[in-house]
Formats: sequence, structure tokens, C-alpha cells
Amino acid sequence: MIKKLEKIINEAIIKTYGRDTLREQVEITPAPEGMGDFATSFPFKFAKILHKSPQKIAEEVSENVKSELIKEISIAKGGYINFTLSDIAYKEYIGEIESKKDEFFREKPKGIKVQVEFVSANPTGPLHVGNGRGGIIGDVLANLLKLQGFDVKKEYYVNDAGSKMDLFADSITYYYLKLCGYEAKFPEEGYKGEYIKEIAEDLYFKFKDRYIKDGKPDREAIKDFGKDYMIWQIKKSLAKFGVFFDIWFYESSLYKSGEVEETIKIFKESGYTYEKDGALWFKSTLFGDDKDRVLVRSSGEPTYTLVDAAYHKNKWNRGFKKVIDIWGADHFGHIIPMKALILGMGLPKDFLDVIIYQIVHLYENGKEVMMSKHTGNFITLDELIDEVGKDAARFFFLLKSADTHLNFDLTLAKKESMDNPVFYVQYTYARLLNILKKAGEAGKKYKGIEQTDFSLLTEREERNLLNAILSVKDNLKSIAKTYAVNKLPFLSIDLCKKANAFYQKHKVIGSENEQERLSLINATVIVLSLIMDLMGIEKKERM
RNA sequence: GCGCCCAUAGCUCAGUAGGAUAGAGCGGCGGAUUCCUAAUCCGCAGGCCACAGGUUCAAAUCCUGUUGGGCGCACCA
Repeated sequence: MIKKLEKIINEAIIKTYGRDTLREQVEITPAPEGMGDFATSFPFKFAKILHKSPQKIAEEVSENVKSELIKEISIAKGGYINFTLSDIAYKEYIGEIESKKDEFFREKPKGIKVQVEFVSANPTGPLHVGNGRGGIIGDVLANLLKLQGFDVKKEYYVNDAGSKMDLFADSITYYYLKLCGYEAKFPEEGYKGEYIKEIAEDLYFKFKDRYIKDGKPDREAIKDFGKDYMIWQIKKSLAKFGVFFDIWFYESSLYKSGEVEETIKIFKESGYTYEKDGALWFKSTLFGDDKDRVLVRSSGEPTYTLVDAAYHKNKWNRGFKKVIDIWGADHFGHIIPMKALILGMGLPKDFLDVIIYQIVHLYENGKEVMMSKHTGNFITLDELIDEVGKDAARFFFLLKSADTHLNFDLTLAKKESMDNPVFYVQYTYARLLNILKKAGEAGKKYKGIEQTDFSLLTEREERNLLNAILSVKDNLKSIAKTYAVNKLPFLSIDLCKKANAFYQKHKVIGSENEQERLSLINATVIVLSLIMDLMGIEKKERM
């Protein structure tokens, strides 16, 4: 609806001043209470350019606004223009929602392949709560981008080739050797969690001492076993969390396919490399980095940096035009080098967007719970979901914008889980649905949009709810554009507040404007259902 | 030291790409239920938007500096 109003205003501006160079300056926002339905403040912006007062501009332009969608137009506070919408505007809009349902909010396929890569935690341990935060941001963003018509794929990058994996294998080996009756020494900096022991026990249970030959453990085989075990665990946790990936991409596959070697060649041929101290360096300072980066170590081993470059080249080769990587704050330092690598390989500058989410701090009984895979002292995502439930966990993670720290108070979450806003939204949904159900049972027939007259809905609560619905499509578009998925729960809460305010004060069934109110509630249910689907929150028919 | 993120009500946080009187939840106080789900609603109290300057008709929002908290600055991943 906002888009439509913008168009109407722009036409009026052209008609008034004969030019449209100011087009982008026009913004339509919801009007403050009691000042109509929507508003714009563009006359202030035009004042300097046109050498006229905002008041005058508002007057001149509003005289040229001619649209059946607008019932009333008024000027306030020296230059704001406020609109009151006509019955036709509501009828058209609500009518479309009624007939097309979710599809009304879906944009036409753009034919653009977009990849969202997230979680991508090393398969050296269970997912922790921070991975949950990345998981929900990625999952919901993917949903949102799909709605906007992009061809979206969700991908998990499995780092199964680095030195961390060796350490992981050696940690398992320690317990495995002991189970097989050998002496063993726990590796320095090894992974200490209880799960390491469990993997070793599982390995021993299944294969006894098959992976020890002449007292020497088969590191690769143990690594593979541990990796598969961990990935299986991770997939289970994600499923419980409602997160599913289209593609599981293995780092090791880049070695096998020769793409790592290929990438070295690309960089060497680009002329952006040099040899120093026996290593191959990339001149990333040419692309805004503050130091050059090593691609191949003096030992001949490729660095993580190089492999990541190969990985992103691979993404490009698969036809993605846009790649969104979602990383924890600890990877912050990698953004600039990564973008430099993209440019160094000759890929477009806007190919990669990175979303950084800040650390999740867990609190229990007022004290912070320290989390580290190395000490083994951490709360897993699994445990969190068991404590507060999938819906609450998703909603809570989603609620804060990615770039602010998230304090998750477990004690509070456990104690007050029934006060969690997710229940508010689910309850409201069930309640509204019940009206439609009751109306059906009572034999109340909805006669269709043509038989409704929204100008009859003049109560404050009715207008607020109607206008909130009219903004949703534009809201979703702008949220997708800025990747600000944290606004989704707020959007749903806002809608619910308005719905509940209406519900509390006015009856639907048997009321004078029953037709119009049924239409309003029906549209609210459709919109709320859509937003809950986007967030991956379960819709309950009764609570 | 350098770079980035954060600082808004007692607590947890929003603040729609500079706009009208800065909002919500929780907590506190006071109300509402013969009626579609009270897991609800309405009202009151609570603010130097960290601090100091600047830009603008207009700043919580943009710029500069200061303070406090966090993250990053590897031939780790």
C-alpha cells in the first residue's frame, strides 16, 4: 500500500512542478494516532530546492492528488501531509489478501540464485547456543528472501580438513587407546568434553580395536568416524531446532576436486601474489586489507584463507549471484581479507555480504556460564531447546538485532517461559482463528469482499489493525533488503497487540459490522500465519 | 596501539534508512471478565536517549572527540 501511495504522490509532484528528479525523496509512513492513516514529510525536504515553504509545497501538491484510494488529505504542523484512505483502498487490498492469501506477499521469481551460508560449525563438537543464533538468523533470512522471489539455497560448510580435525581425532584416540588396553597421553589443547569419550566408546563398541595396528592408531579412520558421528549429532540438533539445509558442503571436497590447486593458479596468474620466507603471499593490501595474507605456508600446506577463497570461487561457479555468509563475532577479522580475496579472484564486489552476529552470553542464577569447546564446559543448543522449547528458543534468538550482544538468562527463561512473547503470538493466533471457526459453526456466512464496506470500521482499534495489515507487505520487503530479521518478531507482536486491543473491546460475531469484522480478522489471520511461518514458529489452533 | 560493534525507563530490549508528543515487555501501583480463549485489555508511575561539541528547518538516528563494555588484528580455523 505504501508503494501505491508513493506512486500517487510522485504523480502529483510531477503534475505540480513538472519534474520527477526528487522522486526518491518521497517516503510514506504510518500516520500518528488520530492524524489519518498514512503520512509523508517530503515537503520539508523539497523546501530548500524549490525555495518555498513546506506548508506551501504541501498545499500545492495535495491539490493535485487525485486518487480513489484517498478519501481525505490534510496538512499538519507546517508541512506534513496526512492521508485518510477510502473504502475502495481497503476493499482492494484486503480483498487481494483474502483471495491470494500468502501468495499476495510473494514476489515474482527473479531468477537470481542466492546462497545463505550459516552455522558451519566445525564438526569437532556439539552445537552451542551461539550456533543457534546464527542458525535462526540464516534460516529466517532464507525464508524471507525466498518470499522476495530469490532462488535461495541454504548451505552448511563443514570444515573437515584443518588441523582442528587432527586435534579432534587425537582427543578421541586417547580414550580409544585406553579402551583397547594401551597406554595413552591426552593431547595438549585437546578437546575435553564428555562427548569425546562417548565417541571413543561408540567406536570401540562397534569396531573393537580394528583401528589400531601394531599399537599405532589409524588417525584418518578415527577422524572420519568422529566426523560422521558429530555431523549426525549436529543434524539431529538442527532438526530439533527446525533448521534444515539444502546443501552440506565439505571442505575436504575442495582438495579432492583439485579446486584448491586451481585457486593457487588463479592467484598466481592474477599477479597479486609474491613469494616470501618460502610462503606464497596474496597482496590483499591492494584491496583495503591492512596486511598481506599467506595463501600457501612455507611447509607447502594451504592456509584456511586460501581454501576459503577456493570455496567462494566454487560458490560463484555454481551460479550464485549473491552469497550471504553469517559468521560469529570471532570471525570478524576475516571479513576484509575475504572481500579482498573475492576481488583478487576477479569476482564482483557485491558478490559477498557478511552478517556478523555478536556473542551470546548465557547467565544462570545471575552468573555467566562460560562456554568453550576446549574446556568442555558449555551449554549445548540441544540442552537449551530442551529447557525452553523450540519456538521460544527461535523467537528469543530472533528478537535481538545481530550486531548487539545477546544476554540469555537461563534462569529467567526457564522460570518465565510462559511469559515469553512467543506464547503471546501463538495465543493471539489461536484466538483469532477461533472467531472464524465459531462464526462458521454459527452459520454466519461471509458474503465476500464486494459486500463489505470498510468505511463502517471507524473504531480506533479497527483502524489501527487495518493499517497495520496494509503495511506488512512493505515491511517484509524492507526487512529482507536490510537483512534485519530481528524485526520480524516485533512485527508479529505489534500485529497481535492491535488484534488483542480490538478483540478485547469489540465483538465480531453478532455485531453490526459483522461482515467487515470477519473480513478484518480473516486478513489478520492470513498475515499472522505468514509471519509465523517465516519465523518457523509453530501455529497452534488452540492453546 | 589500530579497526569494528555496542551504550535508550529499575531489568531485557525496540525505535521502521534524519521527521510530528522517544516506545514495548518484565517488575511496581490502580482498574476491567453475565459476552468469540483473562496466556487478554485499559490506565498511572518511571527518560539529561553514556558525556561534550558540530551539521540540519528537524538528531536517539549523521560527523568529531571523550568515557565505559565487547570483538578482531596468525604461515589457527
